[in-house]
Amino acid sequence: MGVTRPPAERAALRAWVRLLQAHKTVLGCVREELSGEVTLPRFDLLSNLDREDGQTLAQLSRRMLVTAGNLTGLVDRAERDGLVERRADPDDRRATRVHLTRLGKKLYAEAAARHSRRIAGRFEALEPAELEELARLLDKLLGKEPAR
Amino acid sequence: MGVTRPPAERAALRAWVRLLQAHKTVLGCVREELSGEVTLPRFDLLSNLDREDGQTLAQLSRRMLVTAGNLTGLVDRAERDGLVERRADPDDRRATRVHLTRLGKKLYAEAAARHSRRIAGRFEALEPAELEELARLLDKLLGKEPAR
DNA sequence: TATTGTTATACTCTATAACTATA
DNA sequence: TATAGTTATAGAGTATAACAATA
Repeated sequence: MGVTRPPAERAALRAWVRLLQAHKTVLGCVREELSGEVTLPRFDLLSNLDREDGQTLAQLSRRMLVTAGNLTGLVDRAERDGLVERRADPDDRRATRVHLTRLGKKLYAEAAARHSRRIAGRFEALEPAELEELARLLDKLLGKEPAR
Repeated sequence: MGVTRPPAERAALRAWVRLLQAHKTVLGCVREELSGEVTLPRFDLLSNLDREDGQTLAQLSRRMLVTAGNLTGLVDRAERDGLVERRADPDDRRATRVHLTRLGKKLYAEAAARHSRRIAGRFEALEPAELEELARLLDKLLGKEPAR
C-alpha cells in the first residue's frame, strides 16, 4: 500500500502510468475504428512497408521490435489475407523481401486515413503547441533527436 | 506512400506514433525486469487491488478497461498462482470481491519496487520539469485534471 | 429488466528454442 | 561461425456471445 519512494522515481512512475493509460485508452478508441480488419501489429507492419517497401524480415524484425519467429507468423497471416507477398532476394539467397500488394496498399491507405482522423479527434484536447511538446518529449525519451 | 494530410492530423499522428514507440520500448525494458513472473495486465490488477483491496470484478472491469469475461480469466490465473482470492460479498450475492493474499502483496511490493527503479532509469533522459510536463500533457489527453 | 459474473470459442500476439539454408 | 528465416510449442491476452443467478 502506498509505498514511499524517492521523488525522482515517483515522478517517472507517474509519467509511465499516464503513458500506459493513454496508450490503452487511445488504442481502445482506434480498435473500434480498425475493428478486426487490421490489428495494431499488422498496422505497424503495413506502415513500415508503406514507408519502405521490400524490406527483409530481419530489417522489419529490428525496426518493429518483434522476434524473427513471430514476424514470420505476422507476415504469414498478412500474406494469407493477400496484403503482402514474399519475394526472394536475388543477391542473398537467405533473405526474403516483403512487398505490399495492391490490396495491401489500398487497405493501408484507407485504414491510415480513418486512423489518422480518429487520432486527430482523440488528441483534440491538446493545443497544437502541446502536441509538438508531447512529441518532442517522447522523442527525447526514445533517445532521438526531435524529428521535424 | 507519404499520403498528404491536414497539419492538425499530421501533428496528432506524429504524437501518437511516438506514444506507441515509447510504450513498446519502455514495456520491453520492463518485461526484462518483471520477466514471466508478472505480466503487465497482471501488474495492473495487483496495482489496482493495492490501491483499493476487495474491489468487485465489475469495478475492476471498469477501471482496467477489460471485459468481464476476460477479467474472470485474469483473476483465475492470479488466484491459481496464489496472488489473490475471491470472497463472496455479504450484501450482494451476485458480487465477488477480490483480495490480495499475503503472497500477492509481497510479490506486488517487490515487483513494484524493481519496476519503479527500472522505470526511473529509463526516464532519466528527461529533466524533472519535463517529466512533470509529460505527465500533465498525458493527463490532459486523458481528459483528467492534472494530479498532484 | 438490468447487473454480476462465468463459460466457451477462436484468434492474435508473444516468448522461447531448435532447426535449415545460406553467407 | 554468424545470419536469415522457419517451425514448434505453450501461454497470455482479447473480442464476442450465450448463459445463470441475483437484484
